Amino acid sequence: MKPNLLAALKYIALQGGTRHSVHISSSDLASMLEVSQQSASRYLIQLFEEGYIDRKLAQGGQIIGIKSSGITALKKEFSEYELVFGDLKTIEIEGTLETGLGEGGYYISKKGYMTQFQEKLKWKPYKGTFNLRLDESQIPKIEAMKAAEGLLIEGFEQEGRTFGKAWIFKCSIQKEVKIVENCAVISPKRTHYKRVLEIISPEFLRKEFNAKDGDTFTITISLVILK
Amino acid sequence: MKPNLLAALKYIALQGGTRHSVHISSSDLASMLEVSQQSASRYLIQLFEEGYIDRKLAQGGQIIGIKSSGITALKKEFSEYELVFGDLKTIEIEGTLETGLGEGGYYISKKGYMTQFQEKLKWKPYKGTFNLRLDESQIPKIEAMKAAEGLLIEGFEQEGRTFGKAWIFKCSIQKEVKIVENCAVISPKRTHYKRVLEIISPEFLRKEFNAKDGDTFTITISLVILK
DNA sequence: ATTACTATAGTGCGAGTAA
DNA sequence: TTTACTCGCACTATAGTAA
Repeated sequence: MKPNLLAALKYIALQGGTRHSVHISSSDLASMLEVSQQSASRYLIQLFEEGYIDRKLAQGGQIIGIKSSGITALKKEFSEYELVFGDLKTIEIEGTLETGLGEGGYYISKKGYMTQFQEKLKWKPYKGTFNLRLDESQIPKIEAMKAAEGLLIEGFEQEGRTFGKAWIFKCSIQKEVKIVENCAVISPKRTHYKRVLEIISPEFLRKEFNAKDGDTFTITISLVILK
Repeated sequence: MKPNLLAALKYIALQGGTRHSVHISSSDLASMLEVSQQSASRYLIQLFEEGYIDRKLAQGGQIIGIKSSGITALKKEFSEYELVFGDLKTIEIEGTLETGLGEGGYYISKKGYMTQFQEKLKWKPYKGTFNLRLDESQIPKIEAMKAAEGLLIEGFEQEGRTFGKAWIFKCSIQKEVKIVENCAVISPKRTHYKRVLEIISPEFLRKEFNAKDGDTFTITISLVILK
C-alpha cells in the first residue's frame, strides 16, 4: 500500500472509521492532506478499489467504513511506530538455530560472568549458548530491545584481557508447541548490531527441543525488569 | 512532510536511527520501500535538505542520524496512531467556552440523572453545564474518548419523554495556571459526534475561573475508570 | 560496492467542468 | 453543495552510467 493512500486511510481512522462508519467529503480529506479535492476523491476511489474501505455516496459527502484489510494495514503501521516509540513490555523475535563458533560458550563460562548470571537470574546457565540467526527484518525488534534496559552484567579483566559489559533480558523460547521458560538473551553492550542472538538457559536447549541447525524458534523477550 | 518521505524516515527509525547513527545504503532503503535505488537516494537527499536527517557518505553506504525535527515528525505520526489503536490513559482536549442553550442544564438537573451523578461521582453537580466548543482538529481525540469506557449513566422515562443513556468521564479543567479537578464530561450515548463538550462540576466553573465566552480551556480526560 | 547525475518515461496532480 | 470525469502539464520514477 502506497504511503499517501495510507495517509488517507489514517485520516478516516482518526475520524473513528475503525469503529464505525464516518461521513467524510473529498474536500475534507483534501484539506487535511493538503492536496486538491480531485486527488482526495481519487484516493478514496483507490482505497475502495483495493478493498480497504466500504463507501457509499451520501448527501454532502460519503459514508465510509474501514474494512478489515484496511485495519490490518493501519495496525501494521502502528506496530512499527510502537517499536520506535511505544513502551512495549515484550517482543517476539524469530530466528533459526545455528552452530556457533563456541565463542559464546567460552565467554559465558568465564567465572566473572557466571557468578553474575547466577546471582541475577537465580539459575546456573548450561555451559554453551543457543544461537539463533536473525533475518534483516528482525532488526527493528533488536533495536527496540537494545533501547530497553536489561539486567546489567559488569565487565571485568582477566589474564590481561578485557571482558566487556552486557545486558541480559529474560525470555522464553518456543518451537511449535513446546516452550521453555527461564531463558535469557545476552546482548553485548558495545557491538552495534548482530545477526545472531545468543541465548542461555539452565537446560541444554538443543537436547530439550531435539533441535537441529536450521530449525525455527520464536523467543519472547521481556523488556521489563522483574526483580 | 510528504508521506513517502515519512515512510523513508520511518525505515531509518526502525534501524535505530532515533537512538544512534545507522549505516544504510540507498539500495537497502529502496528494497524496503519497493522503489528504485535512484528514488531511495533522492529521498535521502531530500530528507537531508529539509533538515530531518544528518548524513555522511561512508564505505558501502551512508551514516545517517535522525535530527530532532525528524523525531518530532515521527512522534506526531505515532501519536495519531495511538489515538486509534493505543491504550491511552488520558486525553487532553482544547476548547473555547460558549454559552449553551440551557439544555444541558435542563437535562442534568433531572432527578433521574442527578441521583446517578451523585452516586457515581460522589459529588453533587452544579446545576448548569460548562460548554466547550471544539475545533475540527479535536475530533480524533473525541473519537478516542468515545471508544473508551466511561461510567455508564442509565436512561429513564419521565412525563412520556425518554432521557437517553450517557457515558461520563472524569476530567480536570484548566485555564492558564488554574486547574479544577473533579469535573466530568458527559457524552450522550447516541449522538454521533458533536462539536460541543458538556462538563459538569461541583463548582460553578464560570465564576471559579472568572471566565467569559471565547476563553480557551484545556481539559484532561481520564479514560480509566477509578472506582 | 557505493552515490547520484542526466535523460527519458510514466504517473499523478489539479483546473475545468458535468451531473 | 457534492463526486469524479477529461486532459494538459509537472513532477516523480527509473534506466543508463560516471565517479
